[in-house]
Amino acid sequence: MTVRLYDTRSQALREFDPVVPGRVGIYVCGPTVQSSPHIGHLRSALSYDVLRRWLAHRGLAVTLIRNVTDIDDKILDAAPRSGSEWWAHAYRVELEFAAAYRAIGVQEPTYEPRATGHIGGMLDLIARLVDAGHAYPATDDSGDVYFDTASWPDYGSLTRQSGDALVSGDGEGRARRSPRDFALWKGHKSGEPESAAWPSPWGRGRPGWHIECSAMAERYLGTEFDIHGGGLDLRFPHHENELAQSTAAGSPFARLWVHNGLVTVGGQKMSKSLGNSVFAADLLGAARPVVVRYALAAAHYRSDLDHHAGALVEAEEAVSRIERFLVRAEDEGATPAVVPIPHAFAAAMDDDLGVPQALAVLHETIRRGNQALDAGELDLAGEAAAAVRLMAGVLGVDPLDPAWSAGVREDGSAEALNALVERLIAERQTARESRDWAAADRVRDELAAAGIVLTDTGGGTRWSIDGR
RNA sequence: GGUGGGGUGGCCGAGAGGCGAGGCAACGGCCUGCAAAGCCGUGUACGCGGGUUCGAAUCCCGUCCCCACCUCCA
Repeated sequence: MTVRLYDTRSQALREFDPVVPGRVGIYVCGPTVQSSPHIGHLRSALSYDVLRRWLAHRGLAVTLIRNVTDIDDKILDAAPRSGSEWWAHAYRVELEFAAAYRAIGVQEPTYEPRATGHIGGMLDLIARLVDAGHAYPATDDSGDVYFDTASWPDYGSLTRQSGDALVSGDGEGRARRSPRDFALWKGHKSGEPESAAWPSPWGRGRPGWHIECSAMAERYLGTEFDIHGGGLDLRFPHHENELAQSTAAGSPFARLWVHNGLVTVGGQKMSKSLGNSVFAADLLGAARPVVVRYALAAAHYRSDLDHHAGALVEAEEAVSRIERFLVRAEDEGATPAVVPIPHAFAAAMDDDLGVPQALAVLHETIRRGNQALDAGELDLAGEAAAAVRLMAGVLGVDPLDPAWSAGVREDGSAEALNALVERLIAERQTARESRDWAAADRVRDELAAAGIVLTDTGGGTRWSIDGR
């Protein structure tokens, strides 16, 4: 049983074949911490979270490296506007990302290296490239160092774009041999903070955009590793350049390139100029975290995902259905069981993470479980419930996972509310027994007005807060 | 223009030659005091025009439209 993944470079489904048997090294491009996390960042992180969970489920020892790029033009630009030093700005944004990731159940990466902590590794890599004749210092006194694309025939192999179209915006107007060449190192410019410059053989300066990922991937995963991931928008120039500089420096680099699809909002590209960005905080303010996760993880990771009014409502309904079944199974005494994950689910996940089909299996299992409960077949129901928890757990969308309530302060209000509602339920029951339907319905209506829904079941009346 | 990816029922979203994934919504039924939940059932869906085939959403030809990247972006 092997996992197949779509590899961007070969444009084909490839069987996952680890460099080291039983282990998998994954490098994912994390954020450039310049501004608050948005829906696209969450979707991306979620894609690789599901990937690593599945590979781990398959028994592989996963090393997941997700970097933080904390030195960059954009950060230097943004920091003054927030009245902060660039490093303070970057760190504050990094904390926002961490909080958002944690909220939706993205597991911590094995390590989360920062670019600023790896300047030495970058300089080593640049030196290797210069020595090998694949990089050169600028001919002017800028202190820049460029990658020499003309010296590397494979340049462009990841995205197969014609040579003429490959123009890097980096180092515009400064001394480079070709507009395709990109900056590995940027000489310090007057006006830039002194704290944003590091010494180098080519003068004081800071790293170019792509070099940090090459350096950090090699440091933590070695010169050849299994999977490199990132957003579709990073294919060019970022990943193309990463691939070129690493391979030109003599590293085989990533075996598989995986790219997640982008998120549109109401069918439109999300952009600052359109002002239609949906931030993590917006989503988490609109729905409970497990619902946000479901909404962003339910589509296949490679497809475009359109976020629209109602998306969270639909996700809430789907999550509630899972939750209602699990709660019902427990309430009605379904026999606890230990079951393997359903074959159809595993087959779907093995096939390039077919989450949509996997969710179909999950929902079918719920239906069979409900059928079993209807028929009083508690063994079957218990097996279904166990399978559902297993599947939902792998996808990280088990509504009953204690992780979703971790951090929620327990102040006794839940018990207090429960006592009050149970009293009203008892009152209603008395009315029902004396066939006073008007009085019984009044209780139900009053609770409904407060957002509390009553459900009569074989085993008594349950209550829940609307939508939970 | 170059490079990729798409157009599927009211909505979301899979599939990729042959019993109409799954979710949401809708309608009918069972259950219920009534509901809710649950279960059962109901949809002549595959951009358009041709073609191949016993059979096409799936293959071929043509055609229209959309999106992303090519400049910073998950």
